[in-house]
Amino acid sequence: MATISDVASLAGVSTATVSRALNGKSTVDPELAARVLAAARELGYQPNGPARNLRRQEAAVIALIISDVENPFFTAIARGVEDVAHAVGYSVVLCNADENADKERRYVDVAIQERVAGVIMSPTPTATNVDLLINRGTPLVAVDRPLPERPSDTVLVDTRLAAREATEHLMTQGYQRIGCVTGPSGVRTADDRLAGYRDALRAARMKSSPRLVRRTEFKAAGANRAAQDLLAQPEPPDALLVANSAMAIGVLAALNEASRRPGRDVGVVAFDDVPWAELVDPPLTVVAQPAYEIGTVAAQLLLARIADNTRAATTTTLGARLIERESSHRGDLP
Amino acid sequence: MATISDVASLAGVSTATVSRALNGKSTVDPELAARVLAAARELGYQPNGPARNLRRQEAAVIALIISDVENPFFTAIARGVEDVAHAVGYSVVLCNADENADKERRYVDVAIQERVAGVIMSPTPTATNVDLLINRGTPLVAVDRPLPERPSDTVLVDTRLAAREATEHLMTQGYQRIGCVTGPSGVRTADDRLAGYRDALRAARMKSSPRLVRRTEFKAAGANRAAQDLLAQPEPPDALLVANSAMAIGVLAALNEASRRPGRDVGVVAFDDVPWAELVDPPLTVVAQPAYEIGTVAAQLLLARIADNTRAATTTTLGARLIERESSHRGDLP
DNA sequence: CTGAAAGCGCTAACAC
DNA sequence: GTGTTAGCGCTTTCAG
Repeated sequence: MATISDVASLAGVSTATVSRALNGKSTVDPELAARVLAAARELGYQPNGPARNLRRQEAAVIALIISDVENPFFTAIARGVEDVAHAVGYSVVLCNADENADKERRYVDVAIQERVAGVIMSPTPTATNVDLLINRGTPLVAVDRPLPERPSDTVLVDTRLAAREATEHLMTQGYQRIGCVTGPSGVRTADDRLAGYRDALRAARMKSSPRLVRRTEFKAAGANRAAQDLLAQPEPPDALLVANSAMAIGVLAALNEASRRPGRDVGVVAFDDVPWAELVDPPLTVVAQPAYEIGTVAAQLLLARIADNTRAATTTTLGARLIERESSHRGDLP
Repeated sequence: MATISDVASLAGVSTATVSRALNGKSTVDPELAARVLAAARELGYQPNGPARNLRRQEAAVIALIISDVENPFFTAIARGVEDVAHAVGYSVVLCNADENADKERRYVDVAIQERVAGVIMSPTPTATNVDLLINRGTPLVAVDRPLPERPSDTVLVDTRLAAREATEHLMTQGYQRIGCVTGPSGVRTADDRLAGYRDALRAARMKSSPRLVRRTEFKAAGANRAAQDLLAQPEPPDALLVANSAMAIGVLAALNEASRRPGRDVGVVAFDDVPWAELVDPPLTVVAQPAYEIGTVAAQLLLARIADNTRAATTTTLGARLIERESSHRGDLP
């Protein structure tokens, strides 16, 4: 593997000049620069990242720590981050914390150790370890959920309002006993969606019963059990607000098994628009979150903070959009 | 940020001892080791990754370059790789090449520059740049598709056989004019699925017509147009083999729009089992690929090669499994 | 505008 | 079993 000194001797200049020429930093005689470039090409020179990062005390890398690689919501965020970061020469490494505090901690450690330029993360409720990041002064932006107890740049969706609107939509459609299947207590989005649901019931002076609410991890299996449980009650819900797309799969499966048709028998609205929402029967009403935009905004915020870490922390809240399809329409009554 | 010498002075030992104690390398007096650990904890010491990697000439990081983060097939591979790699202390960075040769090249450069311990990738048809990797001797394993023209450890699925079996299944169900919607020419999986489809037709002495085959990128939009096009023909297909799950979405949407019911009107089998396959109406027959296992096997192969780069290149071929659901059953004829 | 040289933090000979 | 020290490859003063 060729080093900068190999290039220097081939080009007949010093290593300092090679470095300057390759980085386009201070001005270098065009003729020398051309010689350097030619020599570098000839040797197939590839800069040594660790050496550069050691010297610079920082890598041109952004770590993106997300809660679940298999959730399209987070992969869409990833694309947004990548597009913005690549445009200005940063690489993005995607780390899958898997809603698991240990893995999260591990990746935060890696980010610190590799001296990445900044971190974007959707924190677990405990967000262990981020203090290390903060103390070190590593630029950090939280997405989807705020960092517990610590100020930071944050990009959120007004998910409480969106949940309220979705619930009100179900009321408008004539559903009377609306239930809610949401994520674990402590996860802000799960809590907010439940709060929005309750806001709507309260505003309509409908009774809010704990028997209509289930909390489980943000996965299909948990939501499936929750929905079965809900439907097996003496007074089952006639509509359900579901907190993400993986859960929607579990809920719709439970409805199928119980021979309850979405819309006609049980109204369903789920968070996150997914490509298959229009294909299920009946098509699924969803709350579409601007995931890609969350990513682009977060990346811009991070880049701004990398440039100037004294900025005050900001919180950006984006709106969500209800997309009505058949699963929340009762259809013609007999 | 505390360094190893800070820890050394606090513990009253040399930096070498700190390094040894922290890495558990050669034996260190237990009492000294304890002092070192205590000092490190007290100072909140975090090793400097770039310095370590520079010295070691290698980072304990595996780069995983996949073709599409939004494709569940690839994210499942990622989980397999992660689980194996983490168990032995490697971190995995996920890079999304997006079926794009430029991005792929960029990530390969990053992998080389950062001196990662190894690379796992699903190469684009050109796989530009991997020669750099190979010349440098960086351990490399290809997944899903072989590296064009270069030997390497490879983990594949016998997708040609799977395509043949899926097609034969459609024949058994009584479909007569079976079509195929597959990916771009040059992408091995796309070519193989088409070849398997043709194998089946040939074995059954059925005519294979180019009018029944469409090639497009592995996305919903392209497949949607392809399916519309296919259905608009004078003699449209009465069954379709579809090469991945994103394409299946496009195809099913086209069928809906044309009011053709999967199964009854047009038999459908798609590659990749996805969580929503059972929810669409009728449930989708799929070819389930062992994606997670591809990841675990690839990671094991890579680790073996990191340990011993003189091993001969191997190719592991895993089987796929047809999961029959209603979309490939004609149902009761009138 | 260019070169010499220091040094980023760590590990691994090598010497004791 | 422990310490001393060279040096990984690069960028960046500092002189000239």
